[in-house]
Amino acid sequence: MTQTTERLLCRDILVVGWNSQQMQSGFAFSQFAKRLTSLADLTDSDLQLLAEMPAAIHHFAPREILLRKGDRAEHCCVLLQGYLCWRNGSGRDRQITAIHVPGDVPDLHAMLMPCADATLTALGPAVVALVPHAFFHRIAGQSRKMAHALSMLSLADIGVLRNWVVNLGTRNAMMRVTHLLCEIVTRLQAVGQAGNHQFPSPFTQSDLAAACGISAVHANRIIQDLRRAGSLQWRSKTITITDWNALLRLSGFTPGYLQLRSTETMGAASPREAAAQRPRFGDFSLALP
Amino acid sequence: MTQTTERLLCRDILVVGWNSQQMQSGFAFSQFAKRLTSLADLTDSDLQLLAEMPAAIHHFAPREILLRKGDRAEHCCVLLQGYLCWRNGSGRDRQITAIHVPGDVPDLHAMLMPCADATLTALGPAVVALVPHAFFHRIAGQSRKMAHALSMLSLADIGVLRNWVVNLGTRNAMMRVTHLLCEIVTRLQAVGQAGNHQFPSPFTQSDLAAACGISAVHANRIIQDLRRAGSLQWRSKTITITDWNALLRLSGFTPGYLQLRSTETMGAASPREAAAQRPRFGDFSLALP
DNA sequence: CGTTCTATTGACTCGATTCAAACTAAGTGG
DNA sequence: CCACTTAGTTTGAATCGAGTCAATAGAACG
Repeated sequence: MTQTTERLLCRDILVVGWNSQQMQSGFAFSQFAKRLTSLADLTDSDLQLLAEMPAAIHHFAPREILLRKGDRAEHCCVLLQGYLCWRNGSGRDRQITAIHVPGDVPDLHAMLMPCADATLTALGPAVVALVPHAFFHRIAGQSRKMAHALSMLSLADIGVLRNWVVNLGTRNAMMRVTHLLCEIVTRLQAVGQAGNHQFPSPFTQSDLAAACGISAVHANRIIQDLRRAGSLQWRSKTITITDWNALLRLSGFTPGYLQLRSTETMGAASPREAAAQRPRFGDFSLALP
Repeated sequence: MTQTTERLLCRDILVVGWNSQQMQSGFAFSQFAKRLTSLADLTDSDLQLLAEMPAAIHHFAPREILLRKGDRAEHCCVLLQGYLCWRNGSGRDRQITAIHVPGDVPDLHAMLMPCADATLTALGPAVVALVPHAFFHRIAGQSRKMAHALSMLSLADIGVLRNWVVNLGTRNAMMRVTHLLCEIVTRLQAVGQAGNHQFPSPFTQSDLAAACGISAVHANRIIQDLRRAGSLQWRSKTITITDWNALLRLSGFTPGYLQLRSTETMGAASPREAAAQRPRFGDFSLALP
């Protein structure tokens, strides 16, 4: 697969061009905004800061490596389309420690720890905007709320990781798989995707197994059980959850740990209402002079 | 167990009083400084900021709860002595998702996400300094390096969590237990403890099991295997690693993910040398106006 | 000195892995 | 467009690590 690169500003994507390539990116840029909004209360002027985001758009092939263990980068990967994952250890079936969906910035923490301690790879084809650390640095300085939102984006991973530990430590294979599926759907919905419980699944069953800490064979058997029970369809790189309640019941999934301001679909809902429900606290950023 | 509370400044502990109670705290306060130094390069004037730390010293009994899921606090828990752990889920053997050693601040991230998503409990008796969020806020503002160190302290947990996912996802019971022991020893050494591979172990075998995602019975069998092999002693709430190399071999432990600036014991070593080896990068803080 | 945790041991069961083979889908190049 | 290759999925059988249950022994604590 050819790797194309374009350097442009998000403003350009949004305002100027609308060819298919840029439309795609423009759509995904709004997912990044949605993702930030799902974590923190941002005003329109805060979001306006994102328009100046210098983005070098990269396309990655399935399994392509974005960041190798030990690499140090000057920019972060804003995921626009597809999935990325962190892989730890060596060997073919090394553990997947995190899966990222559009709107995420998997290596945002690299701004403080520039030396990657794992490998970031594409799960299926992925579109990524490379954004210099300096840009986030700058907009964090221009807006307290933006600084807070970016910190949340980085810290939200802690909640997810903690939950993965619970998943691997206490649940059996069926619960692990269904729980992961529920999490992915919920996170996609937070950026306005998978509204009908349907989403692209370019990953293999081995990938699923590597994320759930089970063997590929066993993952396959679980998937088939779910298919036979009518809870799930997985055809032509697309998963459709046909019985969401069954999945919730099987997995014991509760979305609280994702830190989303609204546990409902963020897509169409009003963020303002969600913000009102949650107790406010003073704008604060972790390391803020 | 009685719960005593004293309100004082670290300066007072360090400079003024030296009764047994305060000596204990003074010693442990230095561990907090060591912990920060283990993660980032700090000058003496940076560390001087810590002298003004307002600390309400609390003593907690084994299994006592410091922070319940859903609680929101105004201060962070600086662990001075003993161990704390995050527990997720319900039931007696709910998963332990993190173990903290002296010098850690398990809930530092609560400054940005004040609503706890898990339960923080004491593993054995613990001494904790409650420090207002505002204090960290302030010293982060006074020193870039301190801001960076505090951010690192918070982000270091991500590396540890990622490794726990690997531990639970890919390793068998023997590797999980030995890996956890190696991690604890290494983290204790980073604050000048366990220099001889010996450390207090007030936790039960059930706690160990809950952290490793195995049953208490199986944890017991693993410990006995290690004892019989002469790799380990566990008597009167003290663990002594009698064959460190065996544990390293069994677990495949490598300390890189702990983000310690020196993989050697930090206790007596010169932090300045370690800093020189590591490539420097501009002082930066995640969300810094 | 009894009560209550914690540690230990054995027997049985079961979920999950491993190995191996067959089958399907997806490319790739002549 | 088909033959060939490769990657991924599916299936069965044998095995094993780990869980569960239950009972006992020991330690800690009031």
